[in-house]
Amino acid sequence: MTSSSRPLPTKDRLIRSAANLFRTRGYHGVGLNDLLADANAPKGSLYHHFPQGKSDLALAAATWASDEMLRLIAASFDDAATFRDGATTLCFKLAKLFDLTGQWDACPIGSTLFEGPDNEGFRAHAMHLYEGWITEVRDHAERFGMSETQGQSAAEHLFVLIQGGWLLARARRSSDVIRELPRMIVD
Amino acid sequence: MTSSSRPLPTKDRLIRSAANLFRTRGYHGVGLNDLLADANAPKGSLYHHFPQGKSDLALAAATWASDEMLRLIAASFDDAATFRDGATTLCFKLAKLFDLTGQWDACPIGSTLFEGPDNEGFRAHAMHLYEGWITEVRDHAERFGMSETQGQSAAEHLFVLIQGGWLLARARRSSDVIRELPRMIVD
DNA sequence: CTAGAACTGGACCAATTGGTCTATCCGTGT
DNA sequence: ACACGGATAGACCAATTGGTCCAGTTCTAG
Repeated sequence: MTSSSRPLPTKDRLIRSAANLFRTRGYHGVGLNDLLADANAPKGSLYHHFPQGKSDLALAAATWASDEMLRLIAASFDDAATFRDGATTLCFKLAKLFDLTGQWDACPIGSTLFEGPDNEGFRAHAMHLYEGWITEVRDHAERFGMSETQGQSAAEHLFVLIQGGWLLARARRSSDVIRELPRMIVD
Repeated sequence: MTSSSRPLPTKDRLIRSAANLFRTRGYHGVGLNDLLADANAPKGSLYHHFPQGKSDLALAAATWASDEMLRLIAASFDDAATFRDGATTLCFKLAKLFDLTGQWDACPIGSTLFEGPDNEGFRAHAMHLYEGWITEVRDHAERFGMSETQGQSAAEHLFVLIQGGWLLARARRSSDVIRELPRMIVD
């Protein structure tokens, strides 16, 4: 269901399905059976490509989802005139994404990595990915003339707003909050 | 382990254990066996007090946790001089709580209710509880002279900051972000 | 003292969980 | 033609899942 085009190699289909399913139902909420059915792959393939099984796949899925987010950030800030413009564009893009995904999904990283059995390893990876987002935004901020500390704090602020806003949007099943986020940014 | 004092009635012990365990490991991450062991209660009691079983208990646990948050909000704003003061106190109280709980827990409502089998019912309940927090904060905001719309937006802003900040704090295992939250509030 | 409710205890259950293992397949290099 | 590694297919497994059921126990009211 979730997989888009046929010719995708099995490994990628697994990652995509995992990312999608974990995002909506959480790590423990998805059984291997659902997962494999969605990816249209047999169990053997899973353990061939991901020797550690589910946890291994979860890491890969989270990383993949994170990369998508990095691209979204880049696309928003690349041709923005100011930091605020970039942030606003990002929020609107996210709001659109929210509406597309059926308004139910969580942050792909949080829902995938903040549960698993190996809590500490998962948490560390989650932090790594999150810091990646923040660094990406901070780099753009510096490009707009902010100091490193200014940029860092602006980036963290945007991160906090987006995560919190997304949660509220999810509870309300409405992307409106996300679109209101830019108003909350101080200059 | 989690349960504090012995003389608590079984039903309450179940609720507390559920709230604590769901908060750290998510709804699907907690098995009935862990839960009952932690609450030191047999299965019969669970299904006596909560005929719908796990899902029923989850709703009760989330509500209980939400009430605690409402008390925390009240305690922060009740004897504050300004809205900003109240918000700052709340953030600091939460930061302290974060450090106490082992720095690993999630928002009790989110982790409990954004997974379950009956997605829609859980989501609706989560929204209800969240709106309760926001309303509580808004009431205090109005007490400080804000208009209803001003208050509502200030309350939502605070909600977003706290949720997002908590998540980042969790990833980093450090409550620092939460303490920095008040700086992000515009007047 | 007793009847009946509220509650506890835990044996039991079908279904599902994540995971292992081996047989087979397929593509490529020789 | 052959061999060989990567990949796929799915039967199989012990452990656990949420849930049912009922025999007991404890509490309370008359």
